[in-house]
Amino acid sequence: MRILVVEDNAALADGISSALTRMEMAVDVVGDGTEADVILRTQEFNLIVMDLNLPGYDGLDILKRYRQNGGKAQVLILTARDTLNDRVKGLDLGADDYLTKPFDLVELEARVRALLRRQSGFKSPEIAIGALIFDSVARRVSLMGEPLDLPRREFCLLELLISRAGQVVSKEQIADSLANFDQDISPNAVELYISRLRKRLAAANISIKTVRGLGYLLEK
Amino acid sequence: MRILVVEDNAALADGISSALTRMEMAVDVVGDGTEADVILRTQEFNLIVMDLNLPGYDGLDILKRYRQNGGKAQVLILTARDTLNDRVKGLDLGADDYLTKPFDLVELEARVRALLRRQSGFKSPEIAIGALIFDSVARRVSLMGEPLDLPRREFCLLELLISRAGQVVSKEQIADSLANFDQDISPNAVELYISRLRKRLAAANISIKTVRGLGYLLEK
DNA sequence: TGCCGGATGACAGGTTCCCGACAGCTTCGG
DNA sequence: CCGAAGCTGTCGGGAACCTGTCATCCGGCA
Repeated sequence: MRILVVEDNAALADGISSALTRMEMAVDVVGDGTEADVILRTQEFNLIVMDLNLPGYDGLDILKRYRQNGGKAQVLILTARDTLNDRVKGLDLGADDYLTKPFDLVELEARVRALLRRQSGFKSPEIAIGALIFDSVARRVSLMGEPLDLPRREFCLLELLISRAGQVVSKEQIADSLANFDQDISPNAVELYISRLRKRLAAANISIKTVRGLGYLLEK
Repeated sequence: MRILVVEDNAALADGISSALTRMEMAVDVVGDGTEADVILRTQEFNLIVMDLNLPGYDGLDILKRYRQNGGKAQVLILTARDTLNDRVKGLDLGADDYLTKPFDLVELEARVRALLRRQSGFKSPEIAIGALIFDSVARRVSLMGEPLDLPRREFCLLELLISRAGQVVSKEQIADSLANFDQDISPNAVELYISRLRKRLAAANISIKTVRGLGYLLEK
């Protein structure tokens, strides 16, 4: 799950970032509106956490443009307690939830979880594929009844493959969805995650198929 | 995926065409409005990339007529940065996105991808020919219920034949549509792809007919 | 029958993928 | 603050597979 945090207050951005990282998300942070605007045109995220009070830029503008361009990510707005008006406008312009500052990080986590659940269209939080059970809410995996501890990268990869089960997911898509922008992921690395994940899933007879030249595929 | 590019500037048309071809699309290019008008009446596309500034013809007129006739493809319009008015009119008349010149080809690719994804959400992308089911979005083919893994070249060839099912496709057209700009494809190579594809499809009793001297034909 | 376009087997690169080995990094317990 | 354990990603050899040329064969047509 990729999340973009748009927040100019470095300390707050840091706190949010680490809270979300703890939830096994791939988090990118930008501190000003112009940058956010550019990034939102070129990259995809599952969720955007945006402060409306950006210096020299209106968060609502960014949101509006994002939606006009067809952006489909969930958007969670952060706003000061007294700017109620902003909240209303934000929801009009396509935000999905808001949080008034100051807020507790635990509260943020809960909202994020809720939004992601809503987005993913997972009817029940648990998805079973063969002997594999993937719980998108608790972010737990179990295999043949045994809990399975996955390293972050493998967990994210599995999540991506499951959310697109039955479809081919390209190596590039995988790399994009696992990366934050300070670190690129080589195609070779993707192959490696696949290899490691396969090894773990082999016991339950679940296989990730290679589609040469296109990517990988987890059968439904 | 079939794409029509309407662009009079040959250099630009070429660049766009090869960028899209690299994305494994079947691309047709026309350089003037009259021709575009005719083609849009007679053939179907998944996406149309159209420059509004066509010599002696208004792209907006073409777009308007296309929508009036029930054309449902996604439309991406290209326009100079200063003609804001055109952009607005374009969106009013049924364009789905616009891009201001000059633009980066990477940007174009992203927009195209987004539009095609959006489109596929509304339509079933699956095409069935006999026991063959072809899903161009998921890039999957199945034959008598069994998934069929096709090498890239054969997949593209099949996609082309299917998109022109019932029509004769010349060897030259095939070569053009499969070629990346780095290397040309010999007629003999085309024969070979046909041969290989036939072998795979034989089991389902689907045949590619040879029309001597003209090309090949996939019956509807 | 001879010609010519097309079909196809064989084969030689070339590309893509897999995965073992290894080293840098992070985390965590003491 | 140190060391152990686990995570992450690079490297590279080898396997599997794809691609396109050559050569040969086939079959329609004059």
